Amino acid sequence: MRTEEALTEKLIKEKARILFFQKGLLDATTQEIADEAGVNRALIHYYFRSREQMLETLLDETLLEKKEKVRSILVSNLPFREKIACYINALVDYGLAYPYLDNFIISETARHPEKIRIFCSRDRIKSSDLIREQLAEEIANGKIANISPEHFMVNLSALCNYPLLAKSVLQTIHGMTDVAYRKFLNERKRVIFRTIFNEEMPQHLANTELTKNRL
Amino acid sequence: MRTEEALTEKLIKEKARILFFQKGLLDATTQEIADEAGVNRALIHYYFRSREQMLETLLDETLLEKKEKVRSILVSNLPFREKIACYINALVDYGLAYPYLDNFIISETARHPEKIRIFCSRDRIKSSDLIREQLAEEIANGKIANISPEHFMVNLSALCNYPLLAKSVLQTIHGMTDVAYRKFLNERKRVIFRTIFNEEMPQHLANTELTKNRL
DNA sequence: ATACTGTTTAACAATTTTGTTAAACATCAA
DNA sequence: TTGATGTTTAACAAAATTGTTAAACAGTAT
Repeated sequence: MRTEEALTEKLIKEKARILFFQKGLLDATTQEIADEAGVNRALIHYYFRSREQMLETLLDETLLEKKEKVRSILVSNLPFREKIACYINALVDYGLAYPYLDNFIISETARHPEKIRIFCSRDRIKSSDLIREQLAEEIANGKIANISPEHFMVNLSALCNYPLLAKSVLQTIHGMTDVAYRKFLNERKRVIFRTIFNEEMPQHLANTELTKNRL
Repeated sequence: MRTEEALTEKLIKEKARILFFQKGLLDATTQEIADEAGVNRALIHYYFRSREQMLETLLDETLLEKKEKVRSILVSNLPFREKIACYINALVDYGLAYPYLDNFIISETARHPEKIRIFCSRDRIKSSDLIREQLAEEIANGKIANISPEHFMVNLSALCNYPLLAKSVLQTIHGMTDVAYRKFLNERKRVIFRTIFNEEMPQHLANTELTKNRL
């Protein structure tokens, strides 16, 4: 049945995503994935041929989704600071959903350097190029200290992504519950803006839902 | 022979470190480790009983080494900005030697949450507590925008560690050779200081070797 | 030389994990 | 009902990986 087929396939992908990118079990076995989805392990091979291919599909789809989300913000014609605020919100929010996605890619590319091209192939334009002019303008106007677009974007990614990657460690060191950690990450959105611009994030941008509507 | 014993054991640990923490092959097999060291695989069991126990030893030793390096800077009585400059230099330099150490811990703790305690057990004092007073003073004097010690330290770790973790991806996106990437990371030391303090890193602190001598 | 110690090796056993296959099952159309 | 199609399952085979063991080896002291 067509609808059922789509359902099972989707179910497997969804549960695999949770294991890989949410729980960080980057070497989850086909059995574990099948268990999580409550289906027979052979179905993974039925739908995806091999564990390898399932992973490729999964990464491709997930990355595309994230990149589109993020890219649309950078190419928008919002004023620079609003744009960056949106970017921070999107990155942190996406990271809250799939904290281990970046970690997964880092591990995969270390193991299989030849696959880096696959992950990066879709990005014909470097994200640092998308903010080059606006950043230059900001610097020229003395609104921000001199910095290259590359370092600026690395700073931004680092500040947003690292606390998500290091979740378990940070949570333990500071003795935070899951709720407290989520709160900490939401605080961070404003902290990051302040760190980058040395200035308070405008109140009307501080709420994710609102910023979404601005696009 | 006593000296030989020490040699082989050390050799295995050294090569395992390279595989795990330098090359990022976080699921390297005992065979791969043995090959890298040019010894028989059974020796790993002879010296460490199991792969598991070797890993534990390795992590314990490596982390202790790094933490001591880093801790000594934070407890020193250097002026705040010099202290942070040293900290940045140390973190980036250590990361250049073992770029995947953090990534490894992140993956391990995701897989075995019960082990987090082990990794964190030695830290009786949170690093954020070590800079609390100095940071408060800095803020009181209006030398830096208001920020909690926790967020300050997370910012610092993020800015230093993330580019090391994401090495392969960043290198590919920006088409950098290994040499270029190393240069980029050294530039970053000053970029990070500027991002944190919104002010140039003093020239005399910019060189790692010099900062080492100041302790 | 010989016996003793600790080190290293090859061969083996046990386990885990992936991938395959044939049969059972369900749904739908003729 | 029967047959065709696609889905799901259990059972099996193959490969990879860890851990064990007995024997070979090297050096040292007696």
